[in-house]
Amino acid sequence: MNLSVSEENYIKSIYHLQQQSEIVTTNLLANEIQTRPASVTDMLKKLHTKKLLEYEKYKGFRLNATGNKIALSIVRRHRLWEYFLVTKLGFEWDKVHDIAEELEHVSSIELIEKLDAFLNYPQADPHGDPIPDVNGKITVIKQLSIADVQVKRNVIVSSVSNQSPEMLELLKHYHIGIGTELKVNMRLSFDRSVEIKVSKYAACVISEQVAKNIFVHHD
Amino acid sequence: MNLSVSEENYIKSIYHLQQQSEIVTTNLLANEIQTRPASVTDMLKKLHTKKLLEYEKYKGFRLNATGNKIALSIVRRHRLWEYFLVTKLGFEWDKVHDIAEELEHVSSIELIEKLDAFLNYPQADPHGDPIPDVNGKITVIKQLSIADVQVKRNVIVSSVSNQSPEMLELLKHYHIGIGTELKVNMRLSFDRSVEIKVSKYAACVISEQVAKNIFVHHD
DNA sequence: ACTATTTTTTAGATTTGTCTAAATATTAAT
DNA sequence: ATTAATATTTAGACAAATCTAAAAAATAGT
Repeated sequence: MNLSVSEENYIKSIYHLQQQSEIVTTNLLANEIQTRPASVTDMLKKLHTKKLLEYEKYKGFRLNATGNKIALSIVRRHRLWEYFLVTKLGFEWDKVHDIAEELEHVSSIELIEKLDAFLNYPQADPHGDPIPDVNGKITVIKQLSIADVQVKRNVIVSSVSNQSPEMLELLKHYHIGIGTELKVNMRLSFDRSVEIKVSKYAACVISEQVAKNIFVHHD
Repeated sequence: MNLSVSEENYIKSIYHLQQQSEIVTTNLLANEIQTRPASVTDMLKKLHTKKLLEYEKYKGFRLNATGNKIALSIVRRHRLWEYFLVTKLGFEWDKVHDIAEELEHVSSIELIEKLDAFLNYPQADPHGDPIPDVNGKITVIKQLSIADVQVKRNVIVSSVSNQSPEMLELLKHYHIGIGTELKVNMRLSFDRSVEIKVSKYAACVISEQVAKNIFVHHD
């Protein structure tokens, strides 16, 4: 199936909206994609003709099996590129979305498989979202957050699930990024805040709320 | 300047044709880009309006300074991506052109600068073509071919300037690829053919014609 | 120098993806 | 159960990039 960039963007957006509500509406999608409802209707007809979604006029729509598989392959490409941009090129993980948005439409299947191998088959992107495998299967790995990690164990930051500027500022301040090695010195039982030690820097304390957003893995 | 993929492709093709003949003609470009002369004329008007080329009806055309700079930035992107695909993802260097053709249109400047740094500022792509720097400057590095290299010195293959299937077959047969380490055992003065030793394989002899197409650098 | 051939351009149509404005269907409110 | 409000679709227009067929300009052959 040969899809245009536009078609791929619609499919991806429908997929994302479906994660929240089983059925998607024209206005919701128009808002998501920053376009007019009339344009959405046009594209829906096209995707319906291509048999990528179930669609009845005025009654909403949803991806069928084929559409879903395509959506997953786009999500896969997007997340692999995000992972590449952060871990290999050194981008901040709040800056990679737009670039990955372009890269995800490069169509070579071989490219993505080789990229996946080069990155050593990562399971989640820098935001902690799982990366579907070649067959579109998503392994929902139970992510280990700093809030759960054993004290005195060395861990490596693998992703951060909160993209707010405030969170980013905090992480910058404590020198925490993807790939950063750190140790939990102690956990205070009163509020479950944790004291962590980031490489050579002085130990610092982060709240449970923050700890829950930082995912790590053992080295 | 915000250019469409199509506009970028025209500019790149005009640039390439200009390397061979100072002035480019409509039919030449139509052939290069696999389109109709009428389409070329349409695009020429557009690029002329955008002040990227000198163009007089029926008299041919050529990129002006602005157009040239843009062309060089596209060439830069293309060659950096080719280098990435071969050296990092392990593609054969005869397979990367089409993929780089897509990647080169991803527009982030920061992406290319970070990619360049990640690749350690390569000077030539896997075909031996020089990579323009950020300012569009091309450093024509005098490439060292196997035909020129001193005997008994270890060298590493950096690029191959002949992309024919025959050449590729030959190189595969002798286990030569980008990054391969080899040594010139001897050079026969009769026909300047050279005996080379590729890592653990038995020594083999290649003609001067072949040797001239394989560029190397000292380790 | 004149005609024939080739090259280039114009005119007008087509496709893709978008838009506005109007029409139609659905849902909510009394 | 009507009417009002909202959501969705249709109809028709538009821009970008392409095309075909025909016209115009340049070049080549004798």
